[in-house]
Amino acid sequence: MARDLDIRVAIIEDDETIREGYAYLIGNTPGYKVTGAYPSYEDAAKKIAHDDPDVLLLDVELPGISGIEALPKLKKLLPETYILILTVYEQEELIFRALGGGASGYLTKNTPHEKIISAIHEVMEGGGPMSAHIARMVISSFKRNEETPLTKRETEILEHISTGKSRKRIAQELFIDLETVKSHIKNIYHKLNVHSKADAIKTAKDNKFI
Amino acid sequence: MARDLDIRVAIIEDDETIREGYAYLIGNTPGYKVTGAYPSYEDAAKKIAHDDPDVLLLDVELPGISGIEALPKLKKLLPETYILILTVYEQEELIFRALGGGASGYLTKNTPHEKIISAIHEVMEGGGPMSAHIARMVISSFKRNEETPLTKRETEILEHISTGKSRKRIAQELFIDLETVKSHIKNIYHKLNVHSKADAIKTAKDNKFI
DNA sequence: TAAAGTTCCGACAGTTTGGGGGATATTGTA
DNA sequence: TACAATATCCCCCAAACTGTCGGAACTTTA
Repeated sequence: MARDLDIRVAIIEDDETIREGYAYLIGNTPGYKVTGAYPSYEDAAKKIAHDDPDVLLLDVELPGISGIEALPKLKKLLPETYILILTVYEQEELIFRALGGGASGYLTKNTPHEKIISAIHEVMEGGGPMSAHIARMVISSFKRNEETPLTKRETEILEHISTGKSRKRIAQELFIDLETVKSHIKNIYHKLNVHSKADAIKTAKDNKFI
Repeated sequence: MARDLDIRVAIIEDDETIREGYAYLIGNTPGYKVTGAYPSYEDAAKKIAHDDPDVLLLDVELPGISGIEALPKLKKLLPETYILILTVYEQEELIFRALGGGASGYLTKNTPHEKIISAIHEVMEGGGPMSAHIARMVISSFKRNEETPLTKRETEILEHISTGKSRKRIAQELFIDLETVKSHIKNIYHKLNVHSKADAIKTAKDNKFI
Protein backbone atom coordinates (compact mmCIF):
# COMPACT_ATOMS: atom_id res chain seq x y z
CA MET A 1 0.00 0.00 0.00
CA ALA A 2 2.49 2.56 -1.17
CA ARG A 3 1.84 6.23 -0.66
CA ASP A 4 3.13 8.67 -3.20
CA LEU A 5 5.18 10.65 -0.71
CA ASP A 6 6.92 7.73 0.95
CA ILE A 7 10.72 7.89 0.99
CA ARG A 8 11.87 5.06 -1.25
CA VAL A 9 14.69 3.02 0.26
CA ALA A 10 16.78 0.25 -1.28
CA ILE A 11 19.17 -2.03 0.58
CA ILE A 12 22.26 -3.94 -0.49
CA GLU A 13 23.50 -6.15 2.33
CA ASP A 14 24.67 -9.75 2.11
CA ASP A 15 23.68 -10.93 5.60
CA GLU A 16 20.12 -12.09 5.24
CA THR A 17 19.16 -11.50 8.87
CA ILE A 18 20.44 -7.95 8.85
CA ARG A 19 18.98 -7.22 5.43
CA GLU A 20 15.53 -8.45 6.38
CA GLY A 21 15.83 -6.66 9.69
CA TYR A 22 16.41 -3.35 7.97
CA ALA A 23 13.69 -4.05 5.42
CA TYR A 24 11.23 -4.84 8.19
CA LEU A 25 12.21 -1.78 10.18
CA ILE A 26 11.92 0.59 7.25
CA GLY A 27 8.86 -1.04 5.73
CA ASN A 28 7.01 -0.69 8.99
CA THR A 29 7.90 2.91 9.56
CA PRO A 30 5.23 5.28 8.28
CA GLY A 31 6.52 7.47 5.48
CA TYR A 32 9.16 4.96 4.37
CA LYS A 33 9.01 2.22 1.83
CA VAL A 34 11.44 -0.51 0.79
CA THR A 35 11.73 -0.73 -2.97
CA GLY A 36 14.28 -3.51 -3.05
CA ALA A 37 16.67 -5.51 -0.90
CA TYR A 38 19.62 -7.31 -2.48
CA PRO A 39 22.46 -9.49 -1.20
CA SER A 40 25.09 -8.22 -3.66
CA TYR A 41 25.85 -5.56 -6.21
CA GLU A 42 25.52 -8.07 -9.01
CA ASP A 43 22.00 -8.93 -7.89
CA ALA A 44 21.06 -5.31 -7.47
CA ALA A 45 22.53 -4.06 -10.74
CA LYS A 46 19.83 -5.55 -12.92
CA LYS A 47 16.81 -4.20 -11.11
CA ILE A 48 17.79 -1.36 -8.82
CA ALA A 49 17.54 1.40 -11.42
CA HIS A 50 13.93 0.41 -11.95
CA ASP A 51 13.29 0.62 -8.19
CA ASP A 52 14.07 4.33 -8.37
CA PRO A 53 15.06 4.65 -4.70
CA ASP A 54 15.60 7.98 -2.98
CA VAL A 55 18.10 6.46 -0.59
CA LEU A 56 20.27 3.38 -0.79
CA LEU A 57 21.70 1.66 2.27
CA LEU A 58 24.93 0.04 1.18
CA ASP A 59 27.11 -2.43 3.00
CA VAL A 60 30.85 -2.21 2.30
CA GLU A 61 31.72 -5.87 2.69
CA LEU A 62 29.86 -7.70 -0.02
CA PRO A 63 30.55 -10.94 -1.85
CA GLY A 64 31.90 -10.33 -5.36
CA ILE A 65 32.26 -6.63 -6.03
CA SER A 66 32.67 -4.84 -2.71
CA GLY A 67 30.43 -1.98 -1.73
CA ILE A 68 33.28 0.49 -2.12
CA GLU A 69 34.01 -0.67 -5.64
CA ALA A 70 30.32 -0.74 -6.47
CA LEU A 71 29.81 2.84 -5.33
CA PRO A 72 30.78 4.63 -8.54
CA LYS A 73 28.84 2.09 -10.59
CA LEU A 74 25.76 2.58 -8.43
CA LYS A 75 26.15 6.34 -8.69
CA LYS A 76 25.94 5.98 -12.44
CA LEU A 77 22.88 3.76 -12.26
CA LEU A 78 21.24 6.03 -9.70
CA PRO A 79 22.49 9.56 -10.15
CA GLU A 80 19.76 11.05 -7.96
CA THR A 81 19.93 8.55 -5.14
CA TYR A 82 21.61 9.31 -1.83
CA ILE A 83 23.87 6.48 -0.76
CA LEU A 84 24.37 5.77 2.91
CA ILE A 85 27.17 3.42 3.90
CA LEU A 86 26.27 0.96 6.62
CA THR A 87 29.19 -1.04 7.93
CA VAL A 88 31.09 -2.38 10.88
CA TYR A 89 34.36 -0.98 9.55
CA GLU A 90 35.74 2.30 10.84
CA GLN A 91 39.07 2.40 9.03
CA GLU A 92 40.05 5.83 7.82
CA GLU A 93 40.97 4.66 4.36
CA LEU A 94 37.61 2.98 3.84
CA ILE A 95 35.73 6.01 5.05
CA PHE A 96 37.51 8.43 2.78
CA ARG A 97 37.26 6.14 -0.20
CA ALA A 98 33.52 5.86 0.40
CA LEU A 99 33.06 9.62 0.70
CA GLY A 100 35.30 10.16 -2.31
CA GLY A 101 33.17 7.67 -4.23
CA GLY A 102 30.03 9.64 -3.62
CA ALA A 103 28.51 8.36 -0.38
CA SER A 104 26.37 10.95 1.39
CA GLY A 105 26.64 9.43 4.84
CA TYR A 106 28.45 6.77 6.81
CA LEU A 107 26.85 4.79 9.61
CA THR A 108 28.23 1.97 11.71
CA LYS A 109 26.12 -1.10 12.24
CA ASN A 110 25.70 -0.57 15.94
CA THR A 111 23.56 2.42 15.03
CA PRO A 112 20.20 2.12 16.82
CA HIS A 113 17.24 1.56 14.53
CA GLU A 114 15.63 4.90 15.16
CA LYS A 115 18.90 6.59 14.19
CA ILE A 116 18.93 4.78 10.88
CA ILE A 117 15.48 6.08 10.14
CA SER A 118 16.47 9.60 11.14
CA ALA A 119 19.62 9.34 9.03
CA ILE A 120 17.53 8.50 6.00
CA HIS A 121 15.34 11.45 6.75
CA GLU A 122 18.35 13.67 7.34
CA VAL A 123 20.05 12.88 4.07
CA MET A 124 16.82 13.67 2.23
CA GLU A 125 16.79 17.06 3.94
CA GLY A 126 20.30 18.00 2.80
CA GLY A 127 22.27 16.62 5.71
CA GLY A 128 25.24 14.30 5.90
CA PRO A 129 24.52 11.74 8.59
CA MET A 130 27.53 10.10 10.23
CA SER A 131 28.06 8.02 13.31
CA ALA A 132 29.70 9.98 16.08
CA HIS A 133 33.07 8.30 15.80
CA ILE A 134 33.12 8.66 12.03
CA ALA A 135 32.33 12.35 12.30
CA ARG A 136 35.21 12.77 14.69
CA MET A 137 37.60 11.08 12.29
CA VAL A 138 36.39 13.20 9.42
CA ILE A 139 36.83 16.38 11.43
CA SER A 140 40.24 15.29 12.64
CA SER A 141 41.39 14.84 9.08
CA PHE A 142 41.17 18.60 8.65
CA LYS A 143 43.06 19.47 11.84
CA ARG A 144 46.35 21.23 11.34
CA ASN A 145 49.30 20.55 13.58
CA GLU A 146 50.01 23.64 15.64
CA GLU A 147 53.39 22.24 16.62
CA THR A 148 54.85 23.06 13.24
CA PRO A 149 58.49 24.11 13.21
CA LEU A 150 57.73 26.26 10.16
CA THR A 151 56.98 29.95 10.31
CA LYS A 152 53.90 31.45 8.69
CA ARG A 153 55.81 32.52 5.63
CA GLU A 154 57.55 29.19 5.29
CA THR A 155 54.25 27.36 5.57
CA GLU A 156 52.78 29.65 2.96
CA ILE A 157 55.63 29.00 0.58
CA LEU A 158 55.51 25.26 1.12
CA GLU A 159 51.82 25.38 0.35
CA HIS A 160 52.57 27.07 -2.95
CA ILE A 161 55.24 24.51 -3.70
CA SER A 162 52.77 21.73 -3.04
CA THR A 163 50.60 23.10 -5.84
CA GLY A 164 53.42 22.49 -8.30
CA LYS A 165 54.42 26.11 -8.81
CA SER A 166 58.00 26.99 -9.62
CA ARG A 167 60.00 29.22 -7.33
CA LYS A 168 59.92 31.98 -9.88
CA ARG A 169 56.14 31.89 -10.02
CA ILE A 170 55.85 31.81 -6.24
CA ALA A 171 58.09 34.86 -6.05
CA GLN A 172 55.88 36.70 -8.50
CA GLU A 173 52.68 35.81 -6.70
CA LEU A 174 54.02 36.83 -3.30
CA PHE A 175 55.72 39.95 -4.67
CA ILE A 176 59.11 38.96 -3.33
CA ASP A 177 62.42 38.17 -4.97
CA LEU A 178 63.26 34.75 -6.30
CA GLU A 179 66.22 34.75 -3.93
CA THR A 180 63.91 35.19 -0.99
CA VAL A 181 61.87 32.20 -1.99
CA LYS A 182 65.04 30.16 -2.37
CA SER A 183 66.15 31.27 1.04
CA HIS A 184 62.88 30.20 2.63
CA ILE A 185 63.03 26.84 0.93
CA LYS A 186 66.56 26.36 2.19
CA ASN A 187 65.29 26.93 5.73
CA ILE A 188 62.27 24.69 5.22
CA TYR A 189 64.49 21.84 4.09
CA HIS A 190 66.77 22.29 7.08
CA LYS A 191 63.90 22.36 9.53
CA LEU A 192 62.19 19.32 8.02
CA ASN A 193 65.49 17.57 7.46
CA VAL A 194 64.84 16.82 3.81
CA HIS A 195 66.62 17.48 0.55
CA SER A 196 63.87 17.69 -2.02
CA LYS A 197 60.51 19.16 -2.81
CA ALA A 198 58.76 15.80 -2.72
CA ASP A 199 60.16 14.87 0.67
CA ALA A 200 59.31 18.25 2.12
CA ILE A 201 55.72 17.97 0.91
CA LYS A 202 55.44 14.44 2.25
CA THR A 203 56.82 15.29 5.66
CA ALA A 204 54.67 18.39 5.90
CA LYS A 205 51.52 16.54 4.91
CA ASP A 206 52.20 13.57 7.16
CA ASN A 207 52.61 15.95 10.07
CA LYS A 208 49.75 18.21 9.00
CA PHE A 209 51.99 21.23 8.77
CA ILE A 210 50.20 22.01 5.53
CA MET B 1 26.11 23.83 43.73
CA ALA B 2 28.60 22.09 41.47
CA ARG B 3 28.88 18.35 41.31
CA ASP B 4 32.23 16.80 40.63
CA LEU B 5 31.11 14.98 37.52
CA ASP B 6 29.42 17.88 35.81
CA ILE B 7 30.61 18.65 32.32
CA ARG B 8 32.31 22.03 32.54
CA VAL B 9 31.31 24.40 29.75
CA ALA B 10 32.70 27.83 28.88
CA ILE B 11 31.16 30.26 26.39
CA ILE B 12 32.63 33.04 24.27
CA GLU B 13 29.88 34.98 22.50
CA ASP B 14 29.55 38.70 22.09
CA ASP B 15 25.77 38.99 21.95
CA GLU B 16 24.70 39.30 25.55
CA THR B 17 21.23 37.87 25.04
CA ILE B 18 22.50 34.80 23.27
CA ARG B 19 25.36 34.34 25.69
CA GLU B 20 23.12 34.50 28.72
CA GLY B 21 20.63 32.28 26.99
CA TYR B 22 23.18 29.56 26.51
CA ALA B 23 24.50 30.01 30.02
CA TYR B 24 21.02 29.69 31.43
CA LEU B 25 20.25 26.65 29.31
CA ILE B 26 23.43 24.82 30.21
CA GLY B 27 23.48 25.89 33.84
CA ASN B 28 20.00 24.53 34.32
CA THR B 29 20.64 21.21 32.68
CA PRO B 30 21.57 18.51 35.19
CA GLY B 31 25.08 17.24 34.60
CA TYR B 32 26.29 20.47 33.02
CA LYS B 33 27.90 23.51 34.53
CA VAL B 34 28.95 26.88 33.13
CA THR B 35 32.43 27.81 34.27
CA GLY B 36 32.61 31.10 32.44
CA ALA B 37 30.87 33.22 29.81
CA TYR B 38 32.79 35.95 27.97
CA PRO B 39 31.97 38.50 25.28
CA SER B 40 35.36 38.37 23.52
CA TYR B 41 38.59 36.46 23.26
CA GLU B 42 40.43 39.28 25.01
CA ASP B 43 38.11 39.02 27.98
CA ALA B 44 38.32 35.27 28.08
CA ALA B 45 42.09 35.00 27.69
CA LYS B 46 42.86 36.16 31.21
CA LYS B 47 40.60 33.81 33.09
CA ILE B 48 39.52 30.94 30.91
CA ALA B 49 42.49 28.69 31.60
CA HIS B 50 41.61 28.84 35.26
CA ASP B 51 38.02 27.82 34.47
CA ASP B 52 39.34 24.51 33.18
CA PRO B 53 36.37 23.81 30.91
CA ASP B 54 35.79 20.47 29.23
CA VAL B 55 34.01 22.10 26.33
CA LEU B 56 34.10 25.63 24.95
CA LEU B 57 31.32 27.08 22.84
CA LEU B 58 32.93 29.61 20.53
CA ASP B 59 31.32 32.18 18.31
CA VAL B 60 33.18 33.02 15.09
CA GLU B 61 32.19 36.64 14.74
CA LEU B 62 33.65 38.39 17.75
CA PRO B 63 34.72 41.99 18.30
CA GLY B 64 38.51 42.37 18.24
CA ILE B 65 40.18 39.04 17.52
CA SER B 66 37.70 36.85 15.65
CA GLY B 67 36.80 33.39 16.85
CA ILE B 68 38.65 31.79 13.97
CA GLU B 69 41.84 33.69 14.76
CA ALA B 70 41.41 33.01 18.46
CA LEU B 71 41.08 29.26 17.92
CA PRO B 72 44.79 28.35 17.89
CA LYS B 73 45.44 30.65 20.83
CA LEU B 74 42.60 29.06 22.79
CA LYS B 75 43.90 25.62 21.88
CA LYS B 76 47.20 26.56 23.48
CA LEU B 77 45.53 27.90 26.60
CA LEU B 78 43.21 24.89 26.82
CA PRO B 79 44.90 21.88 25.21
CA GLU B 80 42.41 19.42 26.69
CA THR B 81 39.26 21.35 25.92
CA TYR B 82 36.94 20.47 23.06
CA ILE B 83 35.96 23.53 21.10
CA LEU B 84 32.56 23.71 19.44
CA ILE B 85 31.95 26.47 16.93
CA LEU B 86 28.56 28.11 17.19
CA THR B 87 27.79 30.51 14.38
CA VAL B 88 25.35 31.74 11.82
CA TYR B 89 27.95 31.45 9.06
CA GLU B 90 27.99 28.45 6.76
CA GLN B 91 30.71 29.48 4.34
CA GLU B 92 32.98 26.66 3.29
CA GLU B 93 36.14 28.60 3.89
CA LEU B 94 35.16 29.47 7.44
CA ILE B 95 34.21 25.90 8.22
CA PHE B 96 37.44 24.42 6.98
CA ARG B 97 39.53 27.06 8.68
CA ALA B 98 37.75 26.30 11.94
CA LEU B 99 38.24 22.56 11.61
CA GLY B 100 41.85 23.10 10.55
CA GLY B 101 42.33 25.28 13.61
CA GLY B 102 41.28 22.53 15.94
CA ALA B 103 37.53 22.82 16.38
CA SER B 104 35.86 19.51 17.29
CA GLY B 105 32.42 20.44 16.07
CA TYR B 106 30.50 23.07 14.15
CA LEU B 107 26.95 24.09 14.95
CA THR B 108 24.77 26.74 13.41
CA LYS B 109 22.86 29.07 15.68
CA ASN B 110 19.47 27.81 14.68
CA THR B 111 20.37 24.59 16.45
CA PRO B 112 17.61 23.74 18.94
CA HIS B 113 18.63 23.94 22.57
CA GLU B 114 18.39 20.24 23.24
CA LYS B 115 20.72 19.61 20.29
CA ILE B 116 23.31 21.94 21.77
CA ILE B 117 23.25 19.96 24.97
CA SER B 118 23.51 16.68 23.11
CA ALA B 119 26.36 18.06 21.00
CA ILE B 120 28.30 18.88 24.16
CA HIS B 121 27.66 15.39 25.40
CA GLU B 122 28.58 13.91 22.05
CA VAL B 123 31.93 15.64 21.78
CA MET B 124 32.82 14.41 25.28
CA GLU B 125 32.09 10.87 24.09
CA GLY B 126 34.42 11.03 21.12
CA GLY B 127 32.04 12.37 18.52
CA GLY B 128 32.20 15.27 16.12
CA PRO B 129 28.88 17.07 16.27
CA MET B 130 27.92 19.07 13.20
CA SER B 131 24.73 20.66 11.97
CA ALA B 132 23.19 18.71 9.12
CA HIS B 133 24.08 21.18 6.42
CA ILE B 134 27.65 21.52 7.67
CA ALA B 135 28.08 17.76 7.66
CA ARG B 136 26.85 17.66 4.08
CA MET B 137 29.40 20.28 3.05
CA VAL B 138 32.19 18.45 4.83
CA ILE B 139 31.27 15.17 3.15
CA SER B 140 30.92 16.85 -0.23
CA SER B 141 34.45 18.17 0.06
CA PHE B 142 35.71 14.61 -0.23
CA LYS B 143 33.60 13.71 -3.24
CA ARG B 144 35.53 12.95 -6.40
CA ASN B 145 34.24 13.95 -9.80
CA GLU B 146 33.35 10.82 -11.76
CA GLU B 147 33.18 12.85 -14.97
CA THR B 148 36.95 13.01 -15.21
CA PRO B 149 38.41 12.92 -18.69
CA LEU B 150 41.49 11.22 -17.27
CA THR B 151 42.04 7.50 -17.29
CA LYS B 152 42.90 5.58 -14.12
CA ARG B 153 46.57 5.59 -14.95
CA GLU B 154 46.61 9.25 -15.82
CA THR B 155 44.84 10.10 -12.59
CA GLU B 156 47.33 8.01 -10.70
CA ILE B 157 50.27 9.76 -12.30
CA LEU B 158 48.79 13.20 -11.76
CA GLU B 159 48.35 12.30 -8.11
CA HIS B 160 52.03 11.45 -7.90
CA ILE B 161 52.94 14.69 -9.62
CA SER B 162 50.86 16.61 -7.11
CA THR B 163 53.07 15.25 -4.35
CA GLY B 164 56.06 16.96 -5.93
CA LYS B 165 57.76 13.87 -7.27
CA SER B 166 59.85 14.05 -10.41
CA ARG B 167 58.93 12.03 -13.46
CA LYS B 168 61.94 9.84 -12.92
CA ARG B 169 60.84 8.98 -9.42
CA ILE B 170 57.28 8.32 -10.50
CA ALA B 171 58.57 5.94 -13.16
CA GLN B 172 60.57 4.07 -10.54
CA GLU B 173 57.68 3.81 -8.11
CA LEU B 174 55.26 2.57 -10.76
CA PHE B 175 57.83 0.25 -12.36
CA ILE B 176 57.41 1.81 -15.77
CA ASP B 177 59.77 3.68 -18.05
CA LEU B 178 60.40 7.39 -17.75
CA GLU B 179 59.20 7.72 -21.33
CA THR B 180 55.88 6.20 -20.39
CA VAL B 181 55.41 8.72 -17.63
CA LYS B 182 56.23 11.53 -20.04
CA SER B 183 53.76 10.15 -22.49
CA HIS B 184 50.99 10.06 -19.90
CA ILE B 185 51.76 13.60 -18.80
CA LYS B 186 51.64 14.76 -22.38
CA ASN B 187 48.15 13.26 -22.66
CA ILE B 188 47.05 14.71 -19.34
CA TYR B 189 48.09 18.20 -20.46
CA HIS B 190 46.22 17.81 -23.70
CA LYS B 191 43.07 16.61 -22.00
CA LEU B 192 43.14 19.34 -19.38
CA ASN B 193 44.26 21.92 -21.88
CA VAL B 194 47.19 23.12 -19.81
CA HIS B 195 50.91 23.53 -20.36
CA SER B 196 52.45 23.07 -16.94
CA LYS B 197 52.47 20.97 -13.82
CA ALA B 198 50.99 23.73 -11.69
CA ASP B 199 48.10 24.36 -14.05
CA ALA B 200 47.36 20.65 -14.38
CA ILE B 201 47.25 20.25 -10.61
CA LYS B 202 45.05 23.30 -10.21
CA THR B 203 42.59 22.23 -12.88
CA ALA B 204 42.45 18.70 -11.54
CA LYS B 205 41.89 19.84 -7.96
CA ASP B 206 39.31 22.45 -8.90
CA ASN B 207 37.37 19.79 -10.75
CA LYS B 208 37.99 17.10 -8.13
CA PHE B 209 39.69 14.82 -10.64
CA ILE B 210 42.27 14.19 -7.94
C1' DT C 1 68.17 44.06 23.36
C1' DA C 2 68.73 39.54 21.69
C1' DA C 3 66.55 36.16 18.83
C1' DA C 4 63.81 35.02 15.20
C1' DG C 5 61.99 35.96 10.93
C1' DT C 6 62.01 38.05 6.33
C1' DT C 7 64.25 39.90 2.72
C1' DC C 8 67.93 39.89 -0.86
C1' DC C 9 72.62 38.57 -3.34
C1' DG C 10 75.63 35.29 -6.70
C1' DA C 11 77.48 31.13 -8.61
C1' DC C 12 77.45 26.16 -9.92
C1' DA C 13 76.42 21.47 -11.75
C1' DG C 14 72.96 18.58 -12.54
C1' DT C 15 68.18 17.56 -13.25
C1' DT C 16 63.76 18.38 -14.80
C1' DT C 17 60.45 20.07 -17.92
C1' DG C 18 57.46 20.71 -21.90
C1' DG C 19 57.17 20.08 -26.66
C1' DG C 20 57.92 17.74 -31.07
C1' DG C 21 57.87 13.47 -33.65
C1' DG C 22 56.71 8.67 -33.48
C1' DA C 23 55.72 2.92 -32.58
C1' DT C 24 53.75 -1.29 -30.48
C1' DA C 25 50.95 -4.04 -27.46
C1' DT C 26 46.92 -4.76 -24.62
C1' DT C 27 42.19 -3.77 -23.37
C1' DG C 28 37.42 -3.30 -23.53
C1' DT C 29 33.41 -3.30 -25.93
C1' DA C 30 30.27 -2.72 -29.71
C1' DT D 1 35.82 -9.97 -34.41
C1' DA D 2 37.30 -5.52 -35.20
C1' DC D 3 37.76 -0.86 -33.72
C1' DA D 4 38.89 2.66 -30.33
C1' DA D 5 40.98 3.61 -26.21
C1' DT D 6 44.60 2.76 -23.20
C1' DA D 7 49.21 1.77 -21.71
C1' DT D 8 53.65 1.05 -22.82
C1' DC D 9 58.09 2.55 -24.89
C1' DC D 10 61.55 5.32 -28.10
C1' DC D 11 64.38 9.69 -29.69
C1' DC D 12 65.65 14.71 -29.80
C1' DC D 13 66.05 19.46 -27.96
C1' DA D 14 66.38 23.98 -25.62
C1' DA D 15 64.92 26.22 -21.74
C1' DA D 16 63.93 26.28 -17.15
C1' DC D 17 64.26 24.61 -12.68
C1' DT D 18 66.55 22.60 -8.52
C1' DG D 19 69.44 22.00 -4.57
C1' DT D 20 73.62 23.71 -2.23
C1' DC D 21 77.32 26.49 -1.14
C1' DG D 22 78.05 30.92 1.73
C1' DG D 23 76.72 35.05 2.76
C1' DA D 24 74.27 40.14 4.42
C1' DA D 25 70.83 43.55 5.87
C1' DC D 26 66.59 44.83 7.74
C1' DT D 27 62.22 44.12 10.63
C1' DT D 28 59.40 42.17 13.95
C1' DT D 29 58.68 40.15 18.39
C1' DA D 30 59.49 38.17 22.81
